[in-house]
Amino acid sequence: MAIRPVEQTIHKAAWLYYTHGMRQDEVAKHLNISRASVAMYLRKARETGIVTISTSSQLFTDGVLARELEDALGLDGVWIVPEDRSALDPAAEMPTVAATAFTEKISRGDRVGVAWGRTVYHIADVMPYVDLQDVTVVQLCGNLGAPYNYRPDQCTTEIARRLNAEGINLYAPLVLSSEELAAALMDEPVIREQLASISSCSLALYSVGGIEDDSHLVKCGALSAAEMQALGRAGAVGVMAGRLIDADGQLMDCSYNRRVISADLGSIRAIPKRMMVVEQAAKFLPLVAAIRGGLVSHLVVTTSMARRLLDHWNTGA
Amino acid sequence: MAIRPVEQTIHKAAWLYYTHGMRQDEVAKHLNISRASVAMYLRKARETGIVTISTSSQLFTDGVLARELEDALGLDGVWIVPEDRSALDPAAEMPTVAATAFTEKISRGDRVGVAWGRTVYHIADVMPYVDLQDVTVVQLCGNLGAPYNYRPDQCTTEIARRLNAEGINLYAPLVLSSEELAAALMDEPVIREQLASISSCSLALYSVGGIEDDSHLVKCGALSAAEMQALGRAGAVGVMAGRLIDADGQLMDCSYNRRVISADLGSIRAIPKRMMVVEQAAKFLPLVAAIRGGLVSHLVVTTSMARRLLDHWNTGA
DNA sequence: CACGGCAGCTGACAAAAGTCAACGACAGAG
DNA sequence: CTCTGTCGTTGACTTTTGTCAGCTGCCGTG
Repeated sequence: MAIRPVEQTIHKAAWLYYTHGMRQDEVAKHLNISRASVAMYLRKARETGIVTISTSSQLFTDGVLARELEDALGLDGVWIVPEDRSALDPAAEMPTVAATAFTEKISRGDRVGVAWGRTVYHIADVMPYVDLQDVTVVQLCGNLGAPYNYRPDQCTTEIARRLNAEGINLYAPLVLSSEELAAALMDEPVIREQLASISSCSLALYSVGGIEDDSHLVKCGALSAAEMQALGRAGAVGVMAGRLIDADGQLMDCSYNRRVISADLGSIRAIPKRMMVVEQAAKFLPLVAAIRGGLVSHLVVTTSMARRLLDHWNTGA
Repeated sequence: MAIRPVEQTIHKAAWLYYTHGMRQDEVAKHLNISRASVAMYLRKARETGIVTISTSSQLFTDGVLARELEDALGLDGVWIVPEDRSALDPAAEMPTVAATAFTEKISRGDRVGVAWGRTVYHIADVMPYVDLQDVTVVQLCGNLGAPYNYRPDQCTTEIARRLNAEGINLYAPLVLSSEELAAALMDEPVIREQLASISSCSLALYSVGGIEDDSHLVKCGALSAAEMQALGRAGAVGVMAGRLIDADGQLMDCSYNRRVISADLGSIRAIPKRMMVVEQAAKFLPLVAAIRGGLVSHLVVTTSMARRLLDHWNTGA
């Protein structure tokens, strides 16, 4: 591997400093370089995952509310991000919590699926640099056009980079203009194989989309506002990995869904750990649908969302 | 869980400092405590595994020699600790490398087996504090009497403590004075179950013992020097988890071995990752035997030992 | 062979973190 | 009610770390 002498020195510096607990000047003396270089190498070591510093996300799974939500909704893990305290901006906090929680759940050799959206991109952005070995990051849904700087392939690529993993992108548009073309493309071996491989993921990360006029699908032109409204009247309540789902979290039977290139919901349900991250309060109904539909096993939400979900389950269902 | 307000504060401080990258004085302001307290909390967080700082052990698996040894002996992982460079005391280095490598191999939910010896105790002593969840550490062999401060149960307990894991000790002597008593004890449900559970470990850590007059078994009186010499003439070359093995790494057929309470070699071979750590050059022959006998999948040795092994395999076998 | 550009290293200074003696709150004993 | 010991906290000081402008030496180019 790294016959690079510099890499070697970075490793040595990191080893002496972090594992042996030497001071930087001692490390410098050992390696016959200046202390300033040691400081620089150590920064590089942290940035490249040679050294990993991780904080337990227990803080957010600790409360009574989290436990109640797990029990009530039958989830395997719940992280609750407080909004009340003057502490920190919750908008900035949630992606960090999600990134930490997600990273904790990954083991070496895992294949992880990543969907797309503002939320997922924010998570990618604060994902810690770690050096997991043999991890593969696969893209769960096709790509969207230009207007966004958080396209599906970028989420995948960035997360793969941070985890020192292989990133596998899905080179296809998310939505095509005809069902025939979509079907034909889905039949292409490259695409077919990649989509088939999704059910062998051990972990997936996604958010859920709404069907309002400002939803991604409308904003990027995949559907017009009018079409979306019509679909809403027909029962659509949210978007999962680019596909419309109804109130029970089942795939809508509509032309749009047949024009989408993306993981099918069955494959997603087959993934053992399905981590859903929801930032906005407005996504309540889509979230409820996704949970009903078995698309969520691990959940990251705000305190208020957690309360709403709990109320809903205790009264409604 | 931790309703302890102090623990909570430690978590928060660690989160803000390590995950958000705040300075200590900023953290202090946020939590309304002094910066000195923050510094103290952070130390505690590191010591208890709330934050984990780990350095990749790649440095030691990188060389050509390590790769050659893997190929030649059919091992799954080799770490080589250099002695030559004026760098560091290799005696102090090897346990650190082993501890790091071992920790990297553990995943949550794993059951790990730990044997005993000076080497294993040194490893326990520098094992990093990490907060793996649902890990169980089981003792692979019975206990020895007083003269040692690195008894099997202490190795197990210490490693369990560092990993925040459950430690399961084997409450039985390593060697009994009659075969009958040993057989009866092995038949006790508690003992039998624990020994049976060993083959479900996913990971084991041990060293190999020699049969010289200064070996543990002789020094603690389990065997007299004369008996050991006789067994050596009969073909014994080393000690694995308290049992004598021959040059092929097979269990010796002798009374002593029938008086030992310990994991049997079959169970050990069934463990997917068997990490062997050898510090002393004198353990060459026992090590060769253990490798031959399929008792090693991951190996931590010095450069010179690695060379000797490679020579031996290229010429001899 | 001289020259510009570039990458990487260093020295010196500024910022941040570690340490510790002393202080204060609190509990239990007299 | 006061005294005393303990524990956790703090401000002030020291040590360690981060940073950055400038230096050095190397390589490709004219």
